[in-house]
Amino acid sequence: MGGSREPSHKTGMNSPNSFDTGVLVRRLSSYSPLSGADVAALKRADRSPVGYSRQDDIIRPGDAPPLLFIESGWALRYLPMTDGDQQVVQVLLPGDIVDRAAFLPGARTITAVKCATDIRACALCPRAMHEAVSERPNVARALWLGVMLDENRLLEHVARLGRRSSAEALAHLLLELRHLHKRIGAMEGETLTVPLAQPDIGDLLGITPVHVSRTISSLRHAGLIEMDRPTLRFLDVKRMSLFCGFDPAYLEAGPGPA
Amino acid sequence: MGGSREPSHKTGMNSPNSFDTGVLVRRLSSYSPLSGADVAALKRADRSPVGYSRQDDIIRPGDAPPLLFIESGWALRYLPMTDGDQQVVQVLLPGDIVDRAAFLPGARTITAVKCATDIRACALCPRAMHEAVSERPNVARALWLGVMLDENRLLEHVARLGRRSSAEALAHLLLELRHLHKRIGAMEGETLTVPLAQPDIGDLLGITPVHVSRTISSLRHAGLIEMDRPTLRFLDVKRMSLFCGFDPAYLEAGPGPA
DNA sequence: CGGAACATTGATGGATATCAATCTGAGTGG
DNA sequence: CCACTCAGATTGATATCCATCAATGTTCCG
Repeated sequence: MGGSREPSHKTGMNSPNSFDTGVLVRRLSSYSPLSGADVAALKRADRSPVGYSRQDDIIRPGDAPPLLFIESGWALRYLPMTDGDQQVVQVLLPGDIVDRAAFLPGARTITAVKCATDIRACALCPRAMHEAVSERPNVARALWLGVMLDENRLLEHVARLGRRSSAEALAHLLLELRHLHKRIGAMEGETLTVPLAQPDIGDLLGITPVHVSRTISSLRHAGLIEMDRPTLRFLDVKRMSLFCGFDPAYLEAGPGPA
Repeated sequence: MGGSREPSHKTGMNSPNSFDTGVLVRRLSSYSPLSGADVAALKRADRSPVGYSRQDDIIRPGDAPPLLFIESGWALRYLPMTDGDQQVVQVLLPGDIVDRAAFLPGARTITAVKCATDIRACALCPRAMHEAVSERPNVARALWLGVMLDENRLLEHVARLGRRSSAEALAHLLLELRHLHKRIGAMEGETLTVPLAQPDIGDLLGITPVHVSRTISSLRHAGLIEMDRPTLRFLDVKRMSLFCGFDPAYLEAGPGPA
């Protein structure tokens, strides 16, 4: 039954706190500019980092989830189905909050989160976060913008599943990942490291692993990508975007043009 | 294309404000108990109600959406696709906020919202709402719980589209609507009024209108429902829930058992 | 070295799309 | 009030996409 639920090592994370909060602060200030006092308030919420191993479940349905954000690695948030299948609803990347239900004391989550890679996560003190939110409008605004952007990604995911062929859906998903990494300088040219296995991608797109293989193959033959796990290379972003109707507007933080 | 964007009549809504806020207050206090002062703070945000006609678009992608909630009628929140198709992402019922991007000054929405029936909507003063949120913890908590419950519905919608057959997806959707109405006493026994046309349901489930007809037909023949627009009757809720794996936990507000 | 998860490819079946025809009911203009 | 039109609903025939079953190869890890 899936991986262990225990963190693999609670110690051994010897990077200083100033670096631990770095990922979250960088993310939030990309949403809304933060002052020194805003950053200080966030640092006050910082707790010790925790490590998880690939395949570990960080949370499960029914849990009162801990207030955690991803510091390094990829995780998948999913709904376990009654027949044993899984539907992935969100790819969690560094800077993402694992489950925002943690902001609500006593709330339970309906999702599970499993690690696609080894993960470093960082806990936040709920009390200190609530203080930061109520006393620091910039922090509140940035967190709320994060909520809206995550909702946008979820809405586009619905559209992928409902209204796109498997090839279009895969192309759209990969372009989303490309856009997110491009913006934080996490790509080398058009090359991106995607640690997901084909069964993971199947759980994301609602198709079988066998068909994932065929779908990747069709994008390859169309000259759109090269993919040799874990390396993904985009060969023709413009044509690929046109092919699947990808428009990055839903990933943009700021208010649009007046 | 599509309906007018203008409210059909800005006047003629002659019910008193005390009733207008009623729907929202009732919804929020079902999430978290509200004191008299909480309710008063909400009433201070209340503005004049607005009417829309069936097929009108309330908002469109790119808009800075107004802060509105539905007072009566059903609306559909959807993403317009490049090929002209639509993917409905949310059914908006009385008490639902049309688009929470409105809480973020200057933010743009990526969705459109169209009226499935004639609609009475009610505007809220953003300034007064921000006051209520920052000064009234109960209000903030209730609004945040609403965000989480809407996210849960969206997550289950993803699972419907990704991991269920059309018959299972339809059964699951109808049971969700049943549960939401049952709880507010908006059903007569097992009979529910669903004003959606079959093409609307197709846009919800990501299938063609033709196949919606066949799918309804199969649920009918299975003895699960009677459906004669706009009347829907549930004949065997237990078997139907089992059939599609419906578990209402994701619609429950409160924290689970300790 | 052995095993397990992953990846690829082929053959076949089932679910849904597409195309087409008919029927109904509601709104509209004469 | 009636004829007309149009959106919606239903049913049939055919095509396409993806699932399923099966076999094989590969990589990684113990």
